[in-house]
Amino acid sequence: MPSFKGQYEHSVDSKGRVSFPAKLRKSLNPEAQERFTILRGLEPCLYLYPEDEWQKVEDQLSQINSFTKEGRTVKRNFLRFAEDVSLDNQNRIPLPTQLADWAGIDGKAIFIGSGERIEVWSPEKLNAIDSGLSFESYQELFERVMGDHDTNDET
Amino acid sequence: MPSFKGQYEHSVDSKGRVSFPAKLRKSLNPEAQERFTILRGLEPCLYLYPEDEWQKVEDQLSQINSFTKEGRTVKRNFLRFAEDVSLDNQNRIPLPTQLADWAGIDGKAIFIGSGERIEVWSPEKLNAIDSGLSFESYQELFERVMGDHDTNDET
DNA sequence: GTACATTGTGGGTAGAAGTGGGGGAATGTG
DNA sequence: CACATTCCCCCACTTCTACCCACAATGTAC
Repeated sequence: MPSFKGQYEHSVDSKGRVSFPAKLRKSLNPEAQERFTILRGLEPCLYLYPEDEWQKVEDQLSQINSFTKEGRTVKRNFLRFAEDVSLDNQNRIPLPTQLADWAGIDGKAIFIGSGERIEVWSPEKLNAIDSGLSFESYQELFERVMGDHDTNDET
Repeated sequence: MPSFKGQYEHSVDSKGRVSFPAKLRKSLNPEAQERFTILRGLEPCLYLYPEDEWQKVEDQLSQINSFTKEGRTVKRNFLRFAEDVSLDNQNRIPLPTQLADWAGIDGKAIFIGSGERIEVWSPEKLNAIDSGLSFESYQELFERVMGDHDTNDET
């Protein structure tokens, strides 16, 4: 299981391509070395899954019953804004136009390694979300979320 | 198992033909490379099944008991509005007039990859259904449906 | 520091993809 | 049988994409 970490800013060229950060590339599972699925994230950023990790998401999706309305809605809206992309010979990722527009990515893109996936942000959107969270409230949030997973039982 | 994803808008020409999106074509099972079944969807859109996936639908249909009224009604109305179509040499799909009319498709068509099938929407109908689902209720729905299948991690 | 490899960036170009239309074969109708 | 209609093949054109080469900046080895 790859574990992506770190933050890297790169230029998006006029053709919508971005260099894939070398350090993240070193964390890739060799079997999926060049294939990704990119899609809208739950925040205003894009998620980038290497193929092996994406497969796990698809396995879950494939169990949804398409003959129920709810199943169809979920499947449609999840897959709708997803595309497969590959690195080119210079290790660049093409950002699909629609997705880049939606995420406000233009000129610069920031890659954030986030465990099994990578997030891609526009600098502006990232700033906005950063400044919406003070360090103090982040500390509080961190303690609460991480606290859930140890034996601490204070509520 | 193909897995269609992504959303692509194309023009419908005066003869009722639409280019089949190249990225979806790459997800086709080669053995069914050019044959599809197209039919009325359960939402106001058309469903497009490559031949191999359609076979699975037929298998399900064949298990319906024709000696019940409900069974007959389902079968009749499901197959009634289904047609076989193939890509032409320029990778275009002919949209049968009656089906296109029913789905309100005219001028522009939006393809949405949705796992084992492809949905074809008119831009207007798609907008309408989009605005009927808030992001919050979608998140709730998503968590509920995806959560149902979360228990089986062992293989 | 110098030599060399890797990484990040930009751009040219051939081929693919998307779009539109002409014309002949097949089909249907009076 | 004449005629209209539809379907499918071919051709033409524009736009986009993938692949190629180039080069500057950075990092690494010695």
